Amino acid sequence: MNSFNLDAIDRKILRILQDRGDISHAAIAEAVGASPASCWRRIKALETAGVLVKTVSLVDPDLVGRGLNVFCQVRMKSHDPLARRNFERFVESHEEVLECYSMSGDWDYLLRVLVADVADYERLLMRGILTHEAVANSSSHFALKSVKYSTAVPV
Amino acid sequence: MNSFNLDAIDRKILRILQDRGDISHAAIAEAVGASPASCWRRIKALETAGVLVKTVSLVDPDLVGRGLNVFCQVRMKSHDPLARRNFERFVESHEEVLECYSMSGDWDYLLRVLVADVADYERLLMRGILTHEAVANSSSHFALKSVKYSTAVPV
DNA sequence: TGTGAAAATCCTCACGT
DNA sequence: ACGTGAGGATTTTCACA
Repeated sequence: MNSFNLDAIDRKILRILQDRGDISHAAIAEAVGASPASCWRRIKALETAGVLVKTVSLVDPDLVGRGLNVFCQVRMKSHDPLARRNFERFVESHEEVLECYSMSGDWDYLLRVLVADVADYERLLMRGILTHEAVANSSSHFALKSVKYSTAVPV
Repeated sequence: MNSFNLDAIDRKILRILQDRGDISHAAIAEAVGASPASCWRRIKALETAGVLVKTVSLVDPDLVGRGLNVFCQVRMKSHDPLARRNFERFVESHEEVLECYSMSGDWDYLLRVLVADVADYERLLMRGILTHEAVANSSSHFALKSVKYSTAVPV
């Protein structure tokens, strides 16, 4: 059990912060019914514990011409740890790959890739993923629409 | 073409803001080589245009006991728009479902669900997704590890 | 943990270029 | 459209109760 011990107020704070990262401690204090100083101390503790990782601004992909979500299932040639690390570094270095999970089941990895259009994706697939030495094959699935996208972990 | 027209400085600003949403305009100004006022005007324009959606704090799922990512492919009974909307409302109202995409191919929807453990997921699946009137069947895939998770849209 | 206050920072805008 | 400058509000931060 290496999870931070949250009480009710911590949870409230996290819920608020996950919805709006830019908000004054005073406003949080009022919302959770505590003093600003108390909130400040709690937030600082949550930060140093690593519960609060960072605060980021969210950009609308469509409005910057990155409207296409593609999910790519990848199967590796071997399960050799070196090859895996190699592939994971590849993933890490490509900003189009927003998410990557090591999976159970038929496929080794699942990637969420965000690109401008199909041609854009084709480029990444042919010149990146499929040509990677550790990759055996892959299967791509295109999102027609993003129904929901949330960054808020339930607490 | 309904995408915002970004110049080089806008892109720099977005890159910075997507990495750190809490940062002063002055610091941004210095980083991009412009005046704070100019940055402020640009950011405001990006906000009103909807490019900058919101700023949020990110929480480490593991540290709050929500360490299990599950991907759930869902097939609908019919493609009746009403049933779809109904299901999408269901998705929207469940905070464990962080992402949901309408998909091309064999499955109608792909969901990313964040839960505490398998038992937790079983509950959602049996008492939520599978029992939903619009859902025909589903297939679940478990993430063994989160290799990469980024919220930054490439700009 | 809460109150209070001090100091620093930051946002915001008017003006001139 | 950009930069300078400055007012004023807001916020962080901490000492003390």
